[in-house]
Amino acid sequence: MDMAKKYDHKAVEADTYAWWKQKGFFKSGDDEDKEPYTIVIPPPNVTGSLHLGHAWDNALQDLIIRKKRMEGYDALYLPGMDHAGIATQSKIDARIRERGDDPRAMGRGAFLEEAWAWKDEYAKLIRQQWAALGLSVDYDKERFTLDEGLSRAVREVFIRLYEKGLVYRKERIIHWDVEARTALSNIEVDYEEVDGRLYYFKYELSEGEGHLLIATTRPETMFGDTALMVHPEDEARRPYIGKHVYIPGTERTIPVIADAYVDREFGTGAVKVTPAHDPNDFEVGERHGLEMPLCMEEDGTMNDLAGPYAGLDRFECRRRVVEDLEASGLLTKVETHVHNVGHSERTGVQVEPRLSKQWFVHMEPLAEQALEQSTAEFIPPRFEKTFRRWMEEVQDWCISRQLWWGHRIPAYYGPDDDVYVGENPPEGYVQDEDVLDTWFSSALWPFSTLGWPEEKAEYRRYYPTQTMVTGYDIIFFWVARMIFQGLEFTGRTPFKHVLIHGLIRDAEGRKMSKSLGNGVDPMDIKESHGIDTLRYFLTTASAPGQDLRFEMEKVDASWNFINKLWNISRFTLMHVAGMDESDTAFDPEQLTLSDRWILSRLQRTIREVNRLLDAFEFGEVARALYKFSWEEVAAWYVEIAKRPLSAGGEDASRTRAVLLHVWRAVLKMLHPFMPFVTEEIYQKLPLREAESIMISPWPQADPSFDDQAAEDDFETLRTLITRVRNVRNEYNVSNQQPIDLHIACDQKTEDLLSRERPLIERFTNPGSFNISREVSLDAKALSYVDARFTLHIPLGDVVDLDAELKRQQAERERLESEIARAEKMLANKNFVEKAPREKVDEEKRKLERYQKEKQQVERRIEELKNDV
RNA sequence: GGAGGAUUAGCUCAGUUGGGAGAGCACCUGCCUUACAAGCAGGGGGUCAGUGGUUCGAGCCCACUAUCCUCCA
Repeated sequence: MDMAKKYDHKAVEADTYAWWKQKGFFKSGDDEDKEPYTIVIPPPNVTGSLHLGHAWDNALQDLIIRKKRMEGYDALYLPGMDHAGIATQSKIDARIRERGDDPRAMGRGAFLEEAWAWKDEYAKLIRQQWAALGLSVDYDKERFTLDEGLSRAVREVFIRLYEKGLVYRKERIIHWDVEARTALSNIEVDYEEVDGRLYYFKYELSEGEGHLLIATTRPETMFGDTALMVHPEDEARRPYIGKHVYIPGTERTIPVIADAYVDREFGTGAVKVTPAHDPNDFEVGERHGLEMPLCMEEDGTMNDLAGPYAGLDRFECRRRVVEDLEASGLLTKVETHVHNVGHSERTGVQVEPRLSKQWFVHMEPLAEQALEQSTAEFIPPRFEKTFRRWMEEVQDWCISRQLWWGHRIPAYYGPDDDVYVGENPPEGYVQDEDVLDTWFSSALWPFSTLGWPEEKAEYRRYYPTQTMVTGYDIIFFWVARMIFQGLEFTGRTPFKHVLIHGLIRDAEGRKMSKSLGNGVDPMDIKESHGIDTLRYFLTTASAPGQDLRFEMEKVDASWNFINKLWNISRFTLMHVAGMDESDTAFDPEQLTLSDRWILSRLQRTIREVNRLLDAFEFGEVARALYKFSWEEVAAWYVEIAKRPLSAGGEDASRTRAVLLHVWRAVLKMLHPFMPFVTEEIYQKLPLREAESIMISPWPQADPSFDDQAAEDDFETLRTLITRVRNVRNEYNVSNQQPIDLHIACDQKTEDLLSRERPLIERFTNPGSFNISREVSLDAKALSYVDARFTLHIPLGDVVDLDAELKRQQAERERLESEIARAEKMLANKNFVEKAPREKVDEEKRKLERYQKEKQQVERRIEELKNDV
């Protein structure tokens, strides 16, 4: 068997993916009779390469879909990408600027040509990465958010919402990104605490003496002021109401108005009103019919209203204004002031509240419907609350973006302010220049990718999808929006389950980010440890919904496990190679205790794995498989099997059949976690039931192999052997040196031990091996009491009798406290009456066992005392 | 201010219907044993943040407290 001594991920991963793909194993729809199971990929942005977060997300999806495929579902893992409006456009802008051109000057058409070239480039890169990750995606169904079909879905949704009055266009204060020069929605703004300043300065009356003192964090906006306001119940300032003041440093005057909105506790009690640059001031402006002039350009520089400051950046203007106010004596005070300032999620710049005419989705009826009708089941369930709370408090969604890269809004403007929304604009109407928020199209992803609004066979078969896998950070952005759009346009919740995972963090627990430079490239891990190692680590190192800390030690541990699997496989293959049909049908009557034990344990493992996989408890699945593979198959069954395998004949034939049966099932269960290495090994197995492990049948528990007696008996052997090993280690008795074993037990256990004597001897190397009902021997022996036997090992002078006596006394104490505990429980009427019967019986059995063990220990203590 | 998460072995984390606390890594001892020394055998190590409550029984359910983190306003 040509298997390397160590797991070599590069060799293992070399050609397999191309072969799977070429064979068509990733394709859905091979059999109409199968039940469909759909997962749509959360489409990565075409802005760059995939990071560890993608790898995690995708590994989970691929794990689920591979298992479902093996279980016999018509599995569709639908791939695709997102155009990512702002993010992509700003990257393309940067590239254009780098070569010295002005992206805005080149015109929309030329820019879009550039953008599509960019998209093709990154799509290619992303597909390479999907392949590197081993994703079993159906490439025939790959979609892009700007594809014609998906674009049609976007237009359809916009038009229908408009016709229902759920999309409207209005002037409002929106969040303006001065760098990207576009509007943003509320949730694209991150609030950060900023150490700002609170500036106090005077607005002087235009007639007569006097002034009002105000406090603001943003003095540069004063050029957009159209009023000062005071509280109507503010006695001290009442005389000012109705008078006019100068905007400092200008000849312009504004009225002093009264409005209860003023917070009398904050600042000075007088407030400047800038309706075009503050949402609250905007409302005041509407109430009082104020003018709403903008004092800034779209790029955040001051406009003509700012007079001498025109053309300056807003922050530079602030600095100069403050300087000049101070020089003119109007500035009275500057305080430090910590406050929350919105920053663009994309460009990071401080967001400018700005009056602007934009398109909005009227959310209330859609949210209400989503809250009433959503059947999405979140895992873990607590995220349902996150979704509901956001939906309950949702505000109207600003969906227009001042970009070129995206879905152009199907609204057309004609003469006399006429607006046409639809597919066939009247002659001469001009289309809105803006595009829609990227999330507007992402929200349709689970059905637009399947052909909606046409409801053809594909849509009918694969929609609604089964499972959406994504991070908790985009429940608002994406999951919630898919749910309400899905319900509105398809009448269905777009997925049954929403599996939520956390964020990936670095070893110190910090979020991975470009600015910190602490990101890890999944391709680097592929290079150093292999993609299976990375996938196993990502899918098993955290519980659902919890964050995942990236630690190299854990990656190493994953590699070690795969290396272990590799070597168990290597051993297995050394012996099963060349098996044929005649070897496979092992006769249940001929099975040894060890065979029956490992087969019974396998059934339990299969059941547990299936139960946990259905519950999306992948970490627990891995623990079950890890334990079974390493601690049971490798540590015991393989060691035991070496004898019969080398003996040849019937023994070898039976053993290798059991080994192949067990190990093949384990490989299959591990396949979704580590597809490459399991395929590599599967291909070397004799008697494969399928061309590839990825389409082989998923293991099912076979009750005829359940064997509690075998498990109990084997446990007795294992305890006995471990005891002897323990003595050898504690007393430095090498394996080569024989050691005498005297065992006291009942007839039934004697039968077991006699039958399994060859096995016991092999692992314990006894000098003498005696079994009897009672053992009495000289005191220079060590004794171990177990449920089914008492083991005595005479070691002569090596034994420290005092220490042994102490050890036995401690053991007696332990048993006494156990007995007391069990007796107390059984004496408790409530327990006996209320607890499930099996629990009561279990306690009775335990009590009996402890009492028996205590007797033996006491007997031993007497012997020791007599001798000391 | 509202919501949620975390607090379990030295470190990182599991622990799913409440029924005698687990893993990986690290640590100690002994081994190159013919699948694997990134391995094998054996071992040490925890008042499950604190306080109260519910229960026959609480790491798990409830209340409060403390510390840290995230989201929303």
